Amino acid sequence: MPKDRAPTRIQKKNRAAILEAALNVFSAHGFRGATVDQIAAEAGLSKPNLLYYFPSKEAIHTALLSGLLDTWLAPLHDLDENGEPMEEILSYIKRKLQMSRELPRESRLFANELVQGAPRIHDALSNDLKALVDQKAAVLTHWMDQGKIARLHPHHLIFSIWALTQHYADFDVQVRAILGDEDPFDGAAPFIDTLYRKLLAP
Amino acid sequence: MPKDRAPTRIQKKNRAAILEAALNVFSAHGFRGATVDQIAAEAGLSKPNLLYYFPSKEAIHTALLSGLLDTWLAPLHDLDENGEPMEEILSYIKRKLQMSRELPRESRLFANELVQGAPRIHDALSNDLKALVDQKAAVLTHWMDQGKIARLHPHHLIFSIWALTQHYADFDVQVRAILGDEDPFDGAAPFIDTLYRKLLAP
DNA sequence: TCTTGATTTGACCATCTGGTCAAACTCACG
DNA sequence: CGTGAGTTTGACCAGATGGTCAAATCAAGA
Repeated sequence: MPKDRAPTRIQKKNRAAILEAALNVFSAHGFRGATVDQIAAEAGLSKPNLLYYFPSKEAIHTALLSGLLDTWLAPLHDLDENGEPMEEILSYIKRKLQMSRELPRESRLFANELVQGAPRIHDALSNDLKALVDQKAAVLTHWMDQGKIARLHPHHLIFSIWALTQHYADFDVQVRAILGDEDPFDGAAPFIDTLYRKLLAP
Repeated sequence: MPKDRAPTRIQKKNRAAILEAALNVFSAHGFRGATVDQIAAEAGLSKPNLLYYFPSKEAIHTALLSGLLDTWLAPLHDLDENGEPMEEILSYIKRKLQMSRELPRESRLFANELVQGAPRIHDALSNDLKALVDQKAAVLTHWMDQGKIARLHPHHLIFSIWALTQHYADFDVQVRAILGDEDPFDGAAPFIDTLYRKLLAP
């Protein structure tokens, strides 16, 4: 690996290519199911060349996950306690569903990790994620106290949004096998919108 | 492998032990992440001994999945078109949530397979599962036509039930990391019940 | 252009993994 | 008990896999 100076043009290009390839492979096969050869091939590099940029398979995985965590949580982060409650929540849901549509690989990357017990990101869950969710749950509770939205368990409300939106990315094959030609998201968007309008109406 | 006569006592015991061990290992690591050695060790057998009962790793996986598919779909199967609509749906949901609580390994087994594109059960999805879901969707539509429940996209209604209930099994670590000591299902049951009462009210 | 650090690679290695096989052992039943 | 079918295993194999290394190649600034 090169010195810790500013990355060169080639370093930038190859690191990006590796992470892009790794996203494809890890999201499709999980950590153990992915092979370094496969990632290298997809990135257009030889295996030793790839290992020149990242010291190990695990390092690629870690870099990928931590690099994407912010993106993944951005919509929740943006939930604004000073906004109009109903509007804030519905727009959060909309953004989450959009992410499932546009970034399904990212969704499946996390799904793979979580369903297998999150051995490599357990800390991030109980620290960063928990803190963020607790904070936003407090905002929701505040809105409930004000009578702006129906009173519900705030954490489960957040879980339900995750479940309903990510389902379409994570279990895409199943959804498509059942819907046939129909675009899953065409039906999902109005369905989920209706659901939360009814659920949250005070 | 033995003749195709009636299975002996030992065969029954060992096949059961293998499938039980395989459920543990496959649900925790996915197909590629699981190793035959690991399954054999967990079943208390040597690897060659295990391969005496099943010809390959894939055969174990297939036997496991097809053996569990019926169990997994039983609650939906039981949805009775002659029953009281609201009651039928809410009790389907209750059973599904109960399955997430009591059979989380089974849920994660399917989740692992689905999130990785269901390479080994794709046929079952587009045939058996699609047929069952289409049939039950027709029942739901009938109830909507009768004005017994709110009009919604029936397939997405079913997806939402799967998403909300299986989330607690599949992403158990995440849910627990956020909730801390609180039992996920204690909050989930009333939350989901409330959600569907509001959603389905005609 | 020349030099030096950055980049790339072929050859290689140890370990893991799914699977095989012949020999040994065990069990049930006549 | 004896015997043949059913069961178990140690030793083994080929291919895959993560990772290493020295040598070769390349690129950019002096």
